[in-house]
Order: sequence, then C-alpha cells, then structure tokens
Amino acid sequence: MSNTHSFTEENYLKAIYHLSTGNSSVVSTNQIAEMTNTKAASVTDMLKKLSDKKLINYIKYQGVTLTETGKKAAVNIVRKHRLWEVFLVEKLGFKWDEVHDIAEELEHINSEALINRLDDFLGNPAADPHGDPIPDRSGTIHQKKLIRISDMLQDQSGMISGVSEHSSVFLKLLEKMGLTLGTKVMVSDLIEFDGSIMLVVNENYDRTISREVAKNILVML
Amino acid sequence: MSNTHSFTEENYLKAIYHLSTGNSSVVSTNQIAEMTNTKAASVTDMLKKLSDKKLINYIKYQGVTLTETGKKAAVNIVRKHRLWEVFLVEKLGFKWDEVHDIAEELEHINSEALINRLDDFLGNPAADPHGDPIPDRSGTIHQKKLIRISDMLQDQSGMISGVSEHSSVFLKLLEKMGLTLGTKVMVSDLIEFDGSIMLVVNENYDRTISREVAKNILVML
DNA sequence: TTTATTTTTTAGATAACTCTAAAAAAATAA
DNA sequence: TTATTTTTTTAGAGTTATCTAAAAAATAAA
Repeated sequence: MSNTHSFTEENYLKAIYHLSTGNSSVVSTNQIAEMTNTKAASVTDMLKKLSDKKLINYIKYQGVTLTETGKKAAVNIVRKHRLWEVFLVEKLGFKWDEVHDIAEELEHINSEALINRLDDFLGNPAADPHGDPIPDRSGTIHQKKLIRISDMLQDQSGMISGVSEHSSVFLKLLEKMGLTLGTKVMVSDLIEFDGSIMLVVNENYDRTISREVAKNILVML
Repeated sequence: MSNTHSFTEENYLKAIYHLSTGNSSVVSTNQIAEMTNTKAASVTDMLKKLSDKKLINYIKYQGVTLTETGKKAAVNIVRKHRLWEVFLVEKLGFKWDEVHDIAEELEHINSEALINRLDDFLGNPAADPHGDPIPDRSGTIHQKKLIRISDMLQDQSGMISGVSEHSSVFLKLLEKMGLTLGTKVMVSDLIEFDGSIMLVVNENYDRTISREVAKNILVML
C-alpha cells in the first residue's frame, strides 16, 4: 500500500479515473490531454510510463483503462481531495466555490497517517462540500442514488445533495439562488417553451431555473 | 507578494535561511549541499538561478546571503511549516516528534488565504510544538529570549520553552524524561566530572541530563 | 612562499516531463 | 471502397534539477 507516485503521475491517474467514471470506461488520449491541459503527444509518453508501471491497461490507438492498482491509487487521491475540501469549508470557513484549487494541491500530500487522522478529525464525513462521496480508507465509495432536477417529474420533491458542475460561476449562482446542499425543492412547473423548471424551495418561495442549470443539480428523492 | 517559486527553489531558500540564522550570515556551497542532500555542483547551479532571480546575493567562491526578497520568501515558508506543525499536533493529535516530515510537504502549499485562515483557526499561535517562533503574516518574528540549560547557573530556574535539536530520537527522549515544553526546571547540581546537570523538575522530582542534552534544551528564565 | 588540501565551479550527461512537427493508424464521408 | 479528416503516435528537442569527473580558486600547512 501507499505506493508513492510522482505528482504528475497522480494527476494523470486522477484524470483517467474521472473520465472513466463519467462516460465509457475506456478513455482516449485526447480526452486526457484536454483534462490535464497538455498535448496529446505528452499524454502518449505518460501512458507508456503508467503502463510499464502496471497502473493502466494501454493498447496503442485504443485508449486506456485503469488497472486495479491504478484505480486504488486514483481513488486514494480523490479521497484526499475531498477530505481536504471538507476541512477547508468546515474548519477554515472557505466557501464551496473557493476550495477546489487549494485541494488540488493538498491532495498530493503523502501520508496515510495524516489523511486518516484528518478523516477522524472531520468526523468521517460521507461527502464533500459539493455532495461528492468520500471514499473510505479501504477505497470503498458509498454513493447515494441521486437524480438530476431535469429528470424530476411534475410535483416530485427531493433534497439537493450534489452538483455535477463544479465551476465557481455555477456554484456562486446556486448560492445566490439559495439552492445549496440540503435545500428541499419541489417541481411545481415544467415549462414547455424552453425546458426551464419552476421550483418551490423549502416549501417557501419560488425559483425558476434553466434546463442547463437543472441538469447540474442532483437531488435525493 | 506571493511570488511563486518552485518546490526546489523554496527548499534552497529555506536551507540558506536556516544556515544563515544559525552561525555566520554568509552561507557556503557545501553547507547548502549538506542541508539539502545534494552535491555541491548541483548547489552551484541553483545558486546561479536564485541569483538571477535576485533572491540571493551570490559571488563566486564567496558564499551567499539572502536578499530582502529572498528572506521574505524563506520566512514565509518557515511560517507555513510551523503553522502546519501546530495544526498536526493540536488538532490532529500527532506527537511533536512525528510532524516534521509531513510539515515539510505541507509548507509548499501555495495559498495566502489558506495559511492566514489556518493561522486564525489555530488561534494565531506564537510558537510551534518545538517552541520555535511563528512569523506573523507580515514576516515579523517575535523571538523570546531563551538560554540553554547548559548555560544556566546553580540554583537558577526557568521554564522549558524550546529545543535546538529536532530529531525524533531526541524529542522522544525528552518526552520520556518528562522534559517537554512548559515544564519548570531548576538546576540543583552542576556535576564537574562530566558536565552533566541535575535538575529538579516541576519542583517535584529529579532528573540528571548529559551536557549534550542540556545544550539542546532552551529555557525562559 | 611554495606546496598540499579543501572548496567551489565548470563540463558533460542523465531523468522526468513537456513541446512542435511529421508520420501512421483509425474513423468518417463521399 | 477509396478519399478525407481526425486521432494517436513517433521523432527530435527544450527545461528543470540532478549527477560524476575534472579544472580552478581559495585556504591551510610546511
């Protein structure tokens, strides 16, 4: 355990992990290049290296998948990232749209003891400030079943429990509209004209959100 | 402010800083090589680079000093290192001999906001778990005047407030002997034979320490 | 004040990661 | 199914930080 990889290797593993959970499990060179802000040629080099280290399954021209070892490493980085985000918000008072870049640095700190103690200090949280699940120390992810507001039916209600878009602009918008985690919403109207959705928030006031926004808010029914 | 330097540059600046506060203010290539675990040739290369960036004053064959800019950068790293050490001990429950290596990584995290919030979260501590002063956000260091136990006189008493040796072996020894920070000691005997010193600890029990140990414990009178 | 020793610097190489430009393979369109 | 476009890989090169071996400068000793 706790095999140590370079800063850069970790970022590639993380990128592949996120890309492979999102859509298909096989990830392309170009996708990785875009996510890591590098050029495809650089990615190819790194893929060879990661493949030599048995962290990914790589066949030329055919994309990559993570091996079990690679997946464990990636999940561990995600765990660290999300725990640090909780720390930044819960303990240091950062807002949920401010923590990503700092956690991006902190996630590479290498100490099993540190991260497990941090986990305990934070009360073993199940999710980060954006609702994303935090893998436990064995690497298991307990993902609650969430659906997009855009997939809700008329009169259905649920509690906002996650977002699928993490940009600062988007998070600030939600903040301003009062649509933060834990908020209760009920679909009062599905507007045919442009697909926008009218909500009753906390059984109290109305909010209309565009379909684009609705797609990126996740609720638990 | 907050000019960003590479991980490696930061380590060199820190090494030069620590070396120049210790003894003479001019630091030699070999001293730096030893402290950074590199070879003299590598140090020379880096010195040229740091000199080009106006972080150090460097004249071939004559050693280096930090410029004002370089000193500020170094002090900031020291500030970060010591604040993280406080966090690790006070909040996460690490022992004082366990935190150095982790803080060595954390000190390179780059965020003014993070470190200032951390400072507040910790209650703006004046010293780290080893008694070393924590520079404030302007870079000012409020160093209390401390003397070594080995320089104390017969019957003099004081409170342990720092150590000048940070190795885990040494710190564990102090722990075992009950000579941790905040402990009150009184010199009851100066043993001529080998220079060892007999102490009364917390007006309660006796401890005899070697001259070598006494040299590395700092007290406030 | 020469000679010997130590310290520091230069020269030349290597490893990790990146790039651009060109070639090769795969996917898409005519 | 051939031609075109897109994707991916190779080739060659640059950057940062490191090293060893040899040369140059500074220091210490005879």
